[in-house]
Amino acid sequence: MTGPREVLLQRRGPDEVLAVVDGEAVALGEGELAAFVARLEATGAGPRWVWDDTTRWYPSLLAAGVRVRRCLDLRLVHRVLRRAPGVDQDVLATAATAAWDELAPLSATAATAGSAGGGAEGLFDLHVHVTALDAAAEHAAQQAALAAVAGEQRGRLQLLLAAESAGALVAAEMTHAGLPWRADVHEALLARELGPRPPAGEPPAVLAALLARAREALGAPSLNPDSPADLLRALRRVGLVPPDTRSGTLSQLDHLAVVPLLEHRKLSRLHAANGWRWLREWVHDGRYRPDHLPGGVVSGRWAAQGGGALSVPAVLRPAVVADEGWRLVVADVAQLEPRVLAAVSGDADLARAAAGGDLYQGVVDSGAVATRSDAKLAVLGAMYGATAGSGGRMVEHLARRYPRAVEHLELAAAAGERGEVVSTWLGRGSPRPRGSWTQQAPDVPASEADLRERRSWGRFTRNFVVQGSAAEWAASWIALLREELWRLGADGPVEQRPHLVLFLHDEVLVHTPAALADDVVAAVRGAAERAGWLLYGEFPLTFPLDVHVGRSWADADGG
DNA sequence: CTGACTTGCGCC
DNA sequence: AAAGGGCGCAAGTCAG
Repeated sequence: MTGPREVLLQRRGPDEVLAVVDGEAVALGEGELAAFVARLEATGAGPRWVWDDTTRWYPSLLAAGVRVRRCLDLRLVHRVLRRAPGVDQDVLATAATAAWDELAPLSATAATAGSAGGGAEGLFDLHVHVTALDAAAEHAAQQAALAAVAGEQRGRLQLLLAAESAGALVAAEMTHAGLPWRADVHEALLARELGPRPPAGEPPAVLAALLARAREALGAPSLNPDSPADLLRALRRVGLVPPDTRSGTLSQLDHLAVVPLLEHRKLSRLHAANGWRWLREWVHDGRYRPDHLPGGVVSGRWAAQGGGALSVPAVLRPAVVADEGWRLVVADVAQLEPRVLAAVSGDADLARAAAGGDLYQGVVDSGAVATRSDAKLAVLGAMYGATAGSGGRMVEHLARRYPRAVEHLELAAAAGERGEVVSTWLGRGSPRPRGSWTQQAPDVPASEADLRERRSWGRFTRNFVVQGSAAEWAASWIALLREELWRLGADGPVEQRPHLVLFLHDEVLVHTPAALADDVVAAVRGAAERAGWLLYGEFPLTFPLDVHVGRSWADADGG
C-alpha cells in the first residue's frame, strides 16, 4: 500500500490543524493529530511531513509515541537558503520573509524554566505566533528558489536541506529520550573531587582548604580568586606581574600559591558548572534532556542549550550509564576536519595520507614534517590560520607537500579578507561581515584595528569552509544512522529501540539494548561509509571510526 | 537593581 | 611584538 508523498501541516487556531495531503486539504483537531500522523506514517514509506518548525510539532508527537521518518523543516531550510550563495533571493522572497528570518525554535528547557514560577502555559500559547506564517506559501517560494539553482549545485543543496531536516528529527528524539544519567554516580564523583556535599551557600571543603592555602601563600586573607583584578593585585604584591590570570599563564610562575590557585580554579569550575546544583536542575528521572539545536552555529554545527550539553567534562562521563540490560555505543571520527579538507579541496595526496587511519602519521610518512605532533600543529595551524610560532612554520612545510589543500584554505581566507561570502561543500554560505573595514577597498591604507578585523574575518572564513563542510558530513552521517537504528529495533517507540542520545560534532552516543550492540556498531560504521559516498562520490577517502561499546560513556570512550 | 560586556575554561 | 576556528556557561565588572 502506498500513501501520500507529501503532507503539509499548518496550525490555524487553538484546536485547528490543516493538513494538506498531496494537495488535498483535511481539517483536524489538535487531539486527532497524533493518530492521523501515525496512520499515514504506516502507509508505504511514509510521507514527507512539511511543517514550519520541527520543535513546534514533533515533541508532542513523540510524547504520543509517534515517530516520523522524513520531514522538511521550513525554518531550517529558510535559514540555509537565505545565505546560500547559489540562491536567487528575489525568487525566495515573500511578504513574510522577515517573519521567517526571525522564527526561533521552541526551547523545551526555556519553557520548563519559564513555567516554574507562573502557571502552565497552554499548548496553543506556544503556537499562536506561528499561525500567521503561511507554511504553504513559504514552501512554494523555497521550492521555486531551489528549482532556480543550477544543476549540480542544486543537488548538493538538496542534500544539505534533507540532512538539516533529518537533524531536526534527531534533535527532538534525543531530547525526548534523554541522555541516561546516574545521579548517584555523579554525586560520588563530586564527593571524590570536592568532598562531601556542603550546606547550601557554602563552598565544598576541598575548595575552602585550597583557597585558604592560596590566601596564606600570597598573604592576602580576603583574596577572591574568581576576580582577575583582585588576583593580579595580590600577585603584584608578591612581585609577580603576569599579563593575565589564565591557568596557562599562572602555571609558568614560580610561587607557592600557584598549585593551590590552579587546583582551586579547576575544581571550582567543576562545582559551578556541573556540581550539585546542576544535577538538581538538569537531571530528572535518570535522564538529562538539553535542547539540541541543529544548525545553531553559523558554520552549521549544532548548538545545545541547557546545562552545557556539548561540554560535559571528562571526569563526569562515568555518570552517563546505560540502563540495565542496555549499552552505550560511542563512536567518533578520527581527524574529521582534515579528511573533509582533503575532499573539498580535491587533494588526493592528503586523502592518501589519511588512508592509513592516522592522518597525522600519514603526513609524517609523506615526508612533509618530521614528527606526528609537528603534523598536528601544521594541519590545525593551516585550518585555524596560525601564522606565527611553530604552527605557522609547520604550515609552510605542509603547503609544499599538499598545495591543493593549503591553497583551498588560503583562498577562503583571502575571500573573507575581501569581505566576500564563502561556501561549504554542499553550499551553506558564510555570513556577511560587518564593521568599518568592509566599507574600504583593500588597497586603501587602513587603520591597525581595521586590518586586525579583516585578518580575523579571514581566519573565520578559512575555518568556515572546513568546519562547515565537516558539520554537513556529520549531519548526513547521523541522518543515515538514524534510519539504520530504527530498522534494528523490532517495534515500539524510539526510546525502546536503539537510539541516538548525544551528538558532539564528530562523535555520537547510541543507547541500545545490549543484544543489538554489535548491530549498532556495524550501523555506525556503515552510515559513515555511506555519508562519505553521498557527499564526495568516488573521491577516495575513508572515515575511520573509533567505536566502543560499554556500560558507561567512560567505559565506551576508548577506555 | 538589570543588562551588556569581559574573563576564563569546559567541549569539539 | 604577537599574531588559532566554533560554541555555552558562570562569575566578575561596570554603566545606567
